[in-house]
Amino acid sequence: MANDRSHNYSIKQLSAEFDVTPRTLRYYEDQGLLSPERRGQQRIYNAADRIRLAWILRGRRVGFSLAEIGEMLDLYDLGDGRETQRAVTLNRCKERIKALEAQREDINATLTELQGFASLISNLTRDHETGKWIHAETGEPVAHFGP
Amino acid sequence: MANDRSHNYSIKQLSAEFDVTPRTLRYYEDQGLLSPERRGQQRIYNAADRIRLAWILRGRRVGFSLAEIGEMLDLYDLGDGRETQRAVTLNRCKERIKALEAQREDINATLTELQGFASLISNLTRDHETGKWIHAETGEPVAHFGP
DNA sequence: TAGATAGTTTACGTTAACGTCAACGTCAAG
DNA sequence: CTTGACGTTGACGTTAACGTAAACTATCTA
Repeated sequence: MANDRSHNYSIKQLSAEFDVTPRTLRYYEDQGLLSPERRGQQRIYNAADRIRLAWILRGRRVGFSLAEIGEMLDLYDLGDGRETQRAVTLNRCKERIKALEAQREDINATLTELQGFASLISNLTRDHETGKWIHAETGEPVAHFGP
Repeated sequence: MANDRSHNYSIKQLSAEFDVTPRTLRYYEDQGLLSPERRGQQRIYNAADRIRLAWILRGRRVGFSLAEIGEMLDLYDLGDGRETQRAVTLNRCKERIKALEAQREDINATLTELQGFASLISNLTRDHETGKWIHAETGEPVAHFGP
């Protein structure tokens, strides 16, 4: 076949692109999350490895452990694709979706509070006479803010 | 004052309610995230402590470190509330908001992929003749799915 | 008075996700 | 040939967030 190397990367290229260390890529390989080919000793990553890595890092950013990420990647490998295995995969998948949706709700709640707090303190000023905090527009006093 | 203890909790009560161990609560206190009163030796948590704990745990669920959570809680303690300090607080607050919004986007992206994958495999079946995976409705073959 | 129960401090153990360092291989350039 | 640049495999170190066990205290109950 003509394009034997449609797009390949060295470990340093890939680690630089995603701003992780080579050590991290080797570690992920150790954990079975990546399995680049070898040219002699050296690891040679292809486009699929690159996409997997992006997946891994995004999973990491949303708080999954490497083990969980590994599981999720495995979901995609139905392999021979037996029926029972497919059902298990689907359930696992739905669990993950539930967890992510719950987490998104947590994020929304936290955002709401932070945004409320931010707008509060940006509308805050000192009363000239009493020295206490008041709302800049309404002039209302702010007793005690906090969670 | 009459209601000296509007609502208080022992360490075991609080830990049971939030499904964490007493050890965890002591650890959070060690890190300065909680500071319940003492009756003699024993810790006695009030309603405010309870709310702080809920905050802490939610922060933990969305992936913040305890140090970051501590910072965020400190944001609420403007204390004497000097002007410069208030500006710093506001900036930190906005940074956190940015980070959370980015994380929410990561979650949305992951959800989209997982949901697409889930619907794919739930619409999947075997072709009677070829034995290959095909779409149950359209009958179209599925070459290779994965990230 | 003696457990039983609930709490305390102190201190060492554990796991995940790498960082860091040492010792070595390999290959093109000077 | 040797000097880098780039890579490799161990192997040990590190940090965060608790777990766990030991030894002790205080209070309530039988």
